[in-house]
Amino acid sequence: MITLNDKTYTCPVDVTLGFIGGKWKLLILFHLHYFTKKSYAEIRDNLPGISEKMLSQQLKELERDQLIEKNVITKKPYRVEYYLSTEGKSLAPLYEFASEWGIAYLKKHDIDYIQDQHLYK
Amino acid sequence: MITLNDKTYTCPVDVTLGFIGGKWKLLILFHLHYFTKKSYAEIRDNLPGISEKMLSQQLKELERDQLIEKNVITKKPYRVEYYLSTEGKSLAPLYEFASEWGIAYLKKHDIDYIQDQHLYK
DNA sequence: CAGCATCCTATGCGATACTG
DNA sequence: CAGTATCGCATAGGATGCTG
Repeated sequence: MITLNDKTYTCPVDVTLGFIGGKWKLLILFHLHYFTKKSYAEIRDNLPGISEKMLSQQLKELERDQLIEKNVITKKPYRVEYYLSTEGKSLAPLYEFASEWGIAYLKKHDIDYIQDQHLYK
Repeated sequence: MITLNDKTYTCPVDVTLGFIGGKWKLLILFHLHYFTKKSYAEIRDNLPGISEKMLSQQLKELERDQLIEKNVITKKPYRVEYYLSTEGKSLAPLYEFASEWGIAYLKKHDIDYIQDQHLYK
């Protein structure tokens, strides 16, 4: 058993899951990986279906866990940009592979999807 | 948008998450990866904290999604073994990396954990 | 624009007991 | 031994409106 931040994990895989588990975090990390830097609104618009609550919540947790960082560009109007930290970039193999595996799966099963150039390159 | 089994996904990462998302699937896959073949009871005992309901449910879904397969060894007494399918093995980079990243994180932060030889090698 | 507060629902997940 | 059924809770997640 591993104890970390008052939570217990059963193995290292579990620890990693503690950081990127849930419906949105890996998607957010992947998109920041792809676009390098993104405003709040840009992330939101790139993740169809995410609610503002979930987005701000997940961003805050990712920031707390030091996987992403935030710059305040201008105070008025308030503008920010999010980007991956070194720690967040170290997870690149994970979300890159997840993306590639997904693409391969779709191809293998002849499932069409709208190949958005920005999203999937 | 990608439609697959009556569910919609926003990008390939999301598709992959559809197969391995949740609290247990990646752990199950990783353990089967490590131990090659495992009975129901062995998997259960290697995943401290999992309930029988979750285990059987997740195993069924993984089987349905063709990431694992099951052999019935003997009918009486009923004995089975689970193991990764080719498709399940193709996810190896994902759970292997998740494990390595977790280990690296623990080391980096000087967090002790009981290094069970069987579980973590 | 960024992002929190509130309220609400769905469901993931756990505990326990039971069956072939 | 390998599961399934039932129950119930906790929390993940969604919709909407408000604030600096």
